[in-house]
Amino acid sequence: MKSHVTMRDIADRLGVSSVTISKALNDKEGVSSELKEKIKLVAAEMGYRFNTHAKSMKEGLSYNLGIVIPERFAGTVHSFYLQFYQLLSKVMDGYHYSGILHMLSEEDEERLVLPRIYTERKVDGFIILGQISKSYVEHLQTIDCPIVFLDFYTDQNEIDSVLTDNFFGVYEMTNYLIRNGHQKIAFVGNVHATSSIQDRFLGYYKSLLEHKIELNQDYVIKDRDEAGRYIDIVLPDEMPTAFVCNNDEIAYNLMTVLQNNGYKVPEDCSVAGFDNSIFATLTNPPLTTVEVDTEEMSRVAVKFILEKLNNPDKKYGRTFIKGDIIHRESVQPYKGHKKGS
Amino acid sequence: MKSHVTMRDIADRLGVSSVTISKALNDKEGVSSELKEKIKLVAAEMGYRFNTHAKSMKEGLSYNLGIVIPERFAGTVHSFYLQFYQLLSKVMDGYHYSGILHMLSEEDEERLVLPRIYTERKVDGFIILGQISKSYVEHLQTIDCPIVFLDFYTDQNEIDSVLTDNFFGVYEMTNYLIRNGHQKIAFVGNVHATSSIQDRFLGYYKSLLEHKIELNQDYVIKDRDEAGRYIDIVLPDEMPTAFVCNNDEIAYNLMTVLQNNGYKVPEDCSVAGFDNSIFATLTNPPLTTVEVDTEEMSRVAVKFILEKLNNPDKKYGRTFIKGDIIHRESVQPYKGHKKGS
DNA sequence: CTGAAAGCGCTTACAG
DNA sequence: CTGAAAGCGCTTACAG
Repeated sequence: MKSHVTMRDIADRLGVSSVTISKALNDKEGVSSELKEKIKLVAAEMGYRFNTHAKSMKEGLSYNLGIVIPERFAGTVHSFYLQFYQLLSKVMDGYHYSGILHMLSEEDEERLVLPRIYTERKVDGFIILGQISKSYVEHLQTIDCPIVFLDFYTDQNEIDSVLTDNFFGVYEMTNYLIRNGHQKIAFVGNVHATSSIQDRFLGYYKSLLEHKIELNQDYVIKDRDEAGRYIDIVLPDEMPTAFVCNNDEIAYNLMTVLQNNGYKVPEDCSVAGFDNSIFATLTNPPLTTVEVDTEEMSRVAVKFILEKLNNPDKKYGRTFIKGDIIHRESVQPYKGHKKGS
Repeated sequence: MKSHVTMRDIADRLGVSSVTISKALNDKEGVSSELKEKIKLVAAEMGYRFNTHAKSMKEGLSYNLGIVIPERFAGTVHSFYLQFYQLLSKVMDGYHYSGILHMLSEEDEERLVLPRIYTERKVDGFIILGQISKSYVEHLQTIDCPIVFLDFYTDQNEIDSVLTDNFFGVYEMTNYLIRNGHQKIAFVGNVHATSSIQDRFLGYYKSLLEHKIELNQDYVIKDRDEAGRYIDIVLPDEMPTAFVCNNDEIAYNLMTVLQNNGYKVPEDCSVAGFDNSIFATLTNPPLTTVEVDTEEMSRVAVKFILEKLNNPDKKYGRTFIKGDIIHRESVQPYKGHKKGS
C-alpha cells in the first residue's frame, strides 16, 4: 500500500511545500538541516521512491545508456561482449546511470533501423560493442546522441572508440618470445578477416623487424577464411619453435592440431594466445596470453560518453588500452638457446 | 538540430492541436486517416522522437524490466545468465519493453539493499536470475513490484519461478542410459550444494527406482564441497559403465580424470552431461547432454511478469520447462548388453 | 473528427 | 530558510 507516495504526500504530512521536500531529498541548499533530516526520515518511513521519469522529463535526460551488441556474432564473442556489458553496468551504476542492452538484429543492421531505445528517448547515449557495418556506422553519425565504440574501429573518422591495444599486446608478446630465444615464430590468423587480427599481426611483424628477423610467409598461418569461418589449421613444413595466435580459442585449436601431429607444448614448441578468455585455461598446459583490460576499457568508455553528454563536440578519436601478459605454461625458453648460449 | 521536436511542434506546423498528434501517432481513433498519414509523415520528416518519460509519468509505467544477477556467481555460471539476459532482452523487445541489468553485489545482498533501479522507479518489475539469499528473497517479497525468479527456487512460498526441469531431464537421461543396457550408473554431483543438483540427483534416483536398480552410495560421486568449490573427482573402486554428471563442466572434468586413469569414453564408459553449455562440445568425444530450453524459459518469464503487472495478485508458483536430450558421442550402448542379449 | 483543460511528479528560477 | 508559479511532453476524459 505504500505505492505512489509522492513528494507532495510527504509535504502534506509535514505541513511544508513540495519544493522543500525536493531540496531536502536532493541535499540542496535552502533547508535547515533539522528539517532535512526529518524529511528524509519521513520519506523512508512512508516508503517514498523517487520518480526518475519526472526528473527525466524536466532535464531531458534518461540516466540510461544503450549498449548495442550486433546479433550476428557467434557464441564465444558473444559472451565476451556480454561480460563487457556486465562491467559497463557496474561502472555506470557509479554514475547513477543504468544500461539497457539492445541486440541489433542483422535485419535492422541491414535496413539501418535505429534501436527503439533511441527513437523513444530511453537512453542518453550509446556504447556500441563490436563490429557493425559501415553504412550503419554512418547512419549512427547522423543522430543527435553521443556514441562511443568499444572494441571496434573503422577508417571512418569522427568516431570515438575505445580499443584493446592489439598491436602493442602482440608486439610485447613476440618480444617476450624472442627474449626467450625463439627465432622461428609463426603467427596464426587471417589478416584479412578483421582489423583486430590485422593489428595483432602488425605487432608481431614490428617485433620481427626490430629484431631483424625476416618475415616468413610460411609462418603466417590461416585460421579462418575472410568471412571469419574457421578452417583447419595446417602446420608449415618446417616447424616453428613458437606460435603467436591471434586469440586463445585459436591457440586451443592449434594445440589440438599440434598434439595430433605428435608435438608437445611447450617442450617441442611454445604457444601464445590473446584475450585471456576461458580457452586460456582449458588448454593443457594453460596458455601464456595477453589479458584484455576489459575493466579499464569499460571505465574509459563510460567516462567518454558522459563527458560527451555535457560537451557534445568533444572528440576522443581512438583510445588504446594496454593489456598485460599473463604468464602460464605454454611458453618456454627455446632449448637450443639454453644449451647453445 | 532536430533534437527536442515535440508533438506540439508538429501540431504548430500543421495547424492542429497536440491532442490530434498524440492520437495519430498512437494510431488511436478520432483522426481522419488522411490527417493521420500526413502527421506521421511530418513527424518523420521533422525527426520527431517519442518521449517515453512523459508517457511513463502519466501511466506510472517505465516500460523497463530489471534483470538482477547476483554478483558472486563465478565465470561459467555468469555467462550462462548473461545469455539468458540476452534472450530476455529480445523477448522484451517484442512487448516494447527494455531490460536493465543490475548486478547485485554481495554487499548489497548481505545488507538487503534494493537495486537503485527499484528505488528510482526505473523498472516495472524484476526478473531475478539465479540463487540469492533467503533473507534477500524475503525482503523482495515486501516490495510493491512484480517479481519472477528464473532458474532458482526455494521452499519459500508465494514465489513465482521459471525453472529447468532438472528432475525430469536427468530422469529421462538415466532412462536413456538404462535403455542402452547400462546398469552400473553413477551420478556425479554434491546433492547438498544446490537445489538444482539435488533435483537432478532425484531424477537419476527415480529412474533407478523405476528400473529396480539399487542406489549404490559409492556411485554418488562428489564434485564440489557444499559451498560449491570444485574438488577432485575420485573414481569409485568398482567402475560404473556410465556416469550422469550434474552439468557439462563437471562432465568435462570427469572425462579428464577418466583419461588420466586410462579409461576411454565411450568405449569403456559412457558420460552424460547437463546444460548443453560450451563444455559439451569441448570434450572429446562431444557430450550427450540435456539442453536447457533457455528461450522458452525467457519467453515464459517475461510473459509472467507482464501479466502480473496487470494483475498483481496472480500467482504462478513453480513452472518447469522441459529440456531435450542432445545426442552426441559420449554415450554408447553397454557392450556386455549388445553381446549378451 | 477535433481540441481546451487538467494532470502525471518533479525542478527551476524567483520572490519573500 | 521557505514556497507559489510555471513548465517538462505527453495522455485522458470530456465537450463540441
